[in-house]
Amino acid sequence: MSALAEVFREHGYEGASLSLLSKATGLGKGSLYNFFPGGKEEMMEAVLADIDSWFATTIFAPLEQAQDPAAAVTSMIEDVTAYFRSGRRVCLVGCIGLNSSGATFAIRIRSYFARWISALVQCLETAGVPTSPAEQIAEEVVSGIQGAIVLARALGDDAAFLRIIHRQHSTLLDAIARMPPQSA
Amino acid sequence: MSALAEVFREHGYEGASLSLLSKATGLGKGSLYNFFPGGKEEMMEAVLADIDSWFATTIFAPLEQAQDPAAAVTSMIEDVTAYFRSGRRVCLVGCIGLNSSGATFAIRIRSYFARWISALVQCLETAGVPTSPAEQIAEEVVSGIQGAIVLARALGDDAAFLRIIHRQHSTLLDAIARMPPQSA
DNA sequence: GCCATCTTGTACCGATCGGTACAAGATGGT
DNA sequence: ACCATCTTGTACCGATCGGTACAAGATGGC
Repeated sequence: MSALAEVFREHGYEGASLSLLSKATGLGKGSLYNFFPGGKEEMMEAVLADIDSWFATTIFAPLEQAQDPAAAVTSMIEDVTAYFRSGRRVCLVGCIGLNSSGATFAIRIRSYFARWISALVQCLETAGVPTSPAEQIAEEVVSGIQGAIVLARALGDDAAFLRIIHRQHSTLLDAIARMPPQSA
Repeated sequence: MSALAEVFREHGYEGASLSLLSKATGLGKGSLYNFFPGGKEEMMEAVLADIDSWFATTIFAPLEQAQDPAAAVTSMIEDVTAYFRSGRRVCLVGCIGLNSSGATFAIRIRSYFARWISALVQCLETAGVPTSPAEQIAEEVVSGIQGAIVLARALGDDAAFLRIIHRQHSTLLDAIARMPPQSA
């Protein structure tokens, strides 16, 4: 399963040929089509669903139910840094959304980013940050992470990813720290 | 020429088939291979060179030779917003760098971003911003633009692109305004 | 008008694409 | 042990891939 994801990540949807997918999974085409009768499209859909659920439990839910907002955003930053391997690993959802092959998965892509932003907003609001700046900051951070991936990949420079992500982290902590502690 | 670029932008390198390229340009395969004997790779190389030169004259050079840094960054923001069509249009250089097909063009991709950042640093330094924060800000802004494209595309929301870019603009102007005006 | 050069369309190449058919091999309930 | 079901590999399908060959058609210097 994660082998499929890695092929799509590295080669994109069009570039991920069945032979690559077959080789990466160690399964023959027969097996692949047994599990995914819908072919490549269904494989991608399954991979996206897998990613979605991983983010939902690891990233989104903790943010949404955070008791300690500062700790929640710190742990998000850590998880994201580990997940994207400091920018060496690409965000499949963001990637697919860029070219026309992603039109098929538009709803899923949109909801992935929408929920990420809304989870972050919710976390900031828990910390007492008013809605309007919270929305701005959340949007900026999620966008900033995607930008960091693009730039780090292009420059082949992991350190750049870490620097940018660190700055997003500071932005979040500053916003939280500025607010009077709320007793939920 | 720009027709080729648009196909690569929209479908990626792998997804841009010769039939698509042929249809987009109105030229037959024979003509295409007459101009680009190296095939698809040479076409992409030419497109990247074209983009590179456009950015060099329109974006990079004005930043590097800016007399009025504030005006220079403002005009950069305007040009970039127009060029990327408020996030509807994708950054081909950033895109290609994400998946493995971009390995062939790694040097060109790297130098595109490196020069963009260095041009921005130079502009900020002209305004009297010390090197260290200038590098941080430049990196953040270039990365932020890429992130804005990814997010706006994913959400199908031009307004998000404009909001994020506006914030990057403010960051640049703030950094410049904080410094005592320098007489070059 | 003539000829060399440049440009174009069409036909074609082997390879690979995504996808199907199907028979042989595992698997597990009884 | 038996049989139905699930799983797998292989062979194969038409379509399209990137790329080539080449002859007919434009073009322009002279």
